[in-house]
Amino acid sequence: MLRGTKKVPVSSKLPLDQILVGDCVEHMNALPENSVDLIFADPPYNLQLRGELHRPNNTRVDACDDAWDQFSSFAAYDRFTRAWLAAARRILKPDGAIWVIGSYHNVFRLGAALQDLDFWILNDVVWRKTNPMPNFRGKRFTNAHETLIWAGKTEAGKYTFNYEALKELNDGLQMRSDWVMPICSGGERLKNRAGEKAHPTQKPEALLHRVIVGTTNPGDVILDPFFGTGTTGAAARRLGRHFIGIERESDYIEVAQDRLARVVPYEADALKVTGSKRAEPRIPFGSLVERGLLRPGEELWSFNGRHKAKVRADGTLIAHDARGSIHQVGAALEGAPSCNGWTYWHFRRDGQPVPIDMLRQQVRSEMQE
Amino acid sequence: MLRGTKKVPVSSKLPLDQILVGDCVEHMNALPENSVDLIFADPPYNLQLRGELHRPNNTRVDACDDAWDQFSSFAAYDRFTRAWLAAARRILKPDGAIWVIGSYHNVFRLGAALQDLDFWILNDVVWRKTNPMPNFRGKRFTNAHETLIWAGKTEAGKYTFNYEALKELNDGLQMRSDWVMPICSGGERLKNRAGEKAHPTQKPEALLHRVIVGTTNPGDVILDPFFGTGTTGAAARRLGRHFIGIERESDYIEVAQDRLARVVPYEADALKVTGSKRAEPRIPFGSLVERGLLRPGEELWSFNGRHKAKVRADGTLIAHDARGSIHQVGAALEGAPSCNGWTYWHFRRDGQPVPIDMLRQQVRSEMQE
DNA sequence: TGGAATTGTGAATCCCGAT
DNA sequence: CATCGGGATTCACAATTCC
Repeated sequence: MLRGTKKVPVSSKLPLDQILVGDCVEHMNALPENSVDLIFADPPYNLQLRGELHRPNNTRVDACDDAWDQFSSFAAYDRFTRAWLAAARRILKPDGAIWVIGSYHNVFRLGAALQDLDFWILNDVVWRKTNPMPNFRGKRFTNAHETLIWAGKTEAGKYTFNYEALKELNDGLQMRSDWVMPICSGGERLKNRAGEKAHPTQKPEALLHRVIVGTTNPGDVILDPFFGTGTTGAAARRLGRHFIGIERESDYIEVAQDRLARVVPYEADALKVTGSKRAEPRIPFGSLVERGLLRPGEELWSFNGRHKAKVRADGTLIAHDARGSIHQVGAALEGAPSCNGWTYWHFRRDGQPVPIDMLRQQVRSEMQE
Repeated sequence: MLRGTKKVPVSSKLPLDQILVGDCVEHMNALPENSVDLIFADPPYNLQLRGELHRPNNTRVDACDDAWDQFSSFAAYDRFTRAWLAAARRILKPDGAIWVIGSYHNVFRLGAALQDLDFWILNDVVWRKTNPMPNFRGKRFTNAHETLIWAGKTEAGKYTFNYEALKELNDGLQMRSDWVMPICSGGERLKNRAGEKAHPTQKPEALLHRVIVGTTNPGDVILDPFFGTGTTGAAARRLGRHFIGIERESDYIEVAQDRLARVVPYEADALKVTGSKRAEPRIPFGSLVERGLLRPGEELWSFNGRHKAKVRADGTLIAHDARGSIHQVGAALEGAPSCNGWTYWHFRRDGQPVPIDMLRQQVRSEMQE
């Protein structure tokens, strides 16, 4: 950069597309604040609730009768949770967001901690497993789902949400908060050299695909503080996003490195996703009049045929008892708080009503040429 | 009882099949400890709604903005929650259990409080709504589920779980932790004299039916500290269980009294049968991409080999001069009004064209397992 | 009277850029 | 920071009205 006033992109200070070895809180504290677009975290589900049921002398602790012990283990989990969540929040960009995943053992601690740390929950999402492990003893319901929480850094944050892309992924219906997906098995399930599963809770890449397509843009930086065998990194790399992984266990890192080396990113033009109408260039209604697509004095009709208005030379409308923009007049005539005049108003062509939005499309396509 | 040593059943001291008017903590504190078999609680969700919300057709959403759902802070909500949960726990029998229901606004507070008070979580259960209210502004996922938590009074408690009955309810398959049910509407939705909904958040009786059949026995006592319009009482009475309802609002109590008076308990042979099996599950094309069965950037060919298109990451196709869903692009390329993309498009496997419908069949068979 | 079309509605933390 | 105003945004049912 020649000009000293030009800002260096914060991502240039980040260890992109790497796995950092060690404690996630320490590593996150060493990263610059407000630098990461998304965090995906699959933290340990259950620290020691079962494992600590024995005292050092091997006598068994009746945990449910021992309120202090019970409390202390949840308290320890809460301390751990709040430490890494606070570190994660610092490095998130103001418009960033976080996903966490858990089961009933830990997800209530996670959610409460998120709220207490001023994250703003956007949705909880249920991963409904098509092929869960049955309950062998017949003592409870089949534990057939896990819960994800999606939260913005703050209430005011303008989080990324690719609504139209997600709608396409769901065959034209808006995506719901329950996602049906199989667990990670078969060829996708990574094995170690001994042929055993390399990680006890490997997540399916399909889950990360939906998270990443839905809530990030190409080129974004996604950090996973509990990287494991690298599902987040693999999906990010495939989808043209950057990742930062943090992991303590060298066995997992080894498997993840192998995996990432084999990932082939999708081609760039396949990553373009159905866009939002808000992103399209704004066309003032008046420009239709200027271009002669509508004539001052011409009559427009509401979509339901109940109201009409006349076009004026300055691109406003005048009706029986209302005047103003296409939106304002539509809203006034319908007694509605607002109105999209582009779809509300129709003109006549060959006797047929045509929405004026058709003319806007025409202008937009002319602009692209 | 002739013999003085014979214990008087504790339920004889209980105000069975009645609605207690007033604060639930005070009423629960006045009941004998270890006396109730099950508690079902649908507490305020603390929705924290801001302004008004309108549907795209400009009608206003009738929000749950009642005073009883307003809390000044999470800390205030937690104090409220822990107070009623502690009172509830005292009156539960040692082998008793509790169900609570909530949304992401409050359910993490509920779950954490249950754990902190030494309840023992048995399952979280997701109510997947078949007909939720959509997200009108396209800014989040459709909030299509609510969460129930089922917990024993203690870890050691021998809670009631009618495994076989639930299995029968589920067509011979073990009951899962996700329950698919419609919201309460139509004739079941109670109205007040003005014809408005009598309660903003009335729960479907089907939900309570499953809870009660699955986790109580006939003759058990079920207490609901937030009785509302009495769904718990109605389902309990129908199923031959006792209820105790607690409610503050006289409007709700009046409706609930009417309702309960009309409930006719089931006879054994009058139990309703679950509905017929649904049609084959819909598989969005996008889920094939998410699952890695098709790769973004991969080329598809029309069945006649005349056209090709590329898969994008959001499950849309892009061809030379068309983009959109598999059906839309097929129709555009053929100049046809419509097109079944599942049979139109083929991918290459071992040099041979294979219809993408083959992949859909594969996903369907995985879902049935 | 029957089918089609229209209207109503549900626990909702629901916009965003320019000035 | 607040205000203004353009204009983007919905799925499954049930109930009602229309033809």
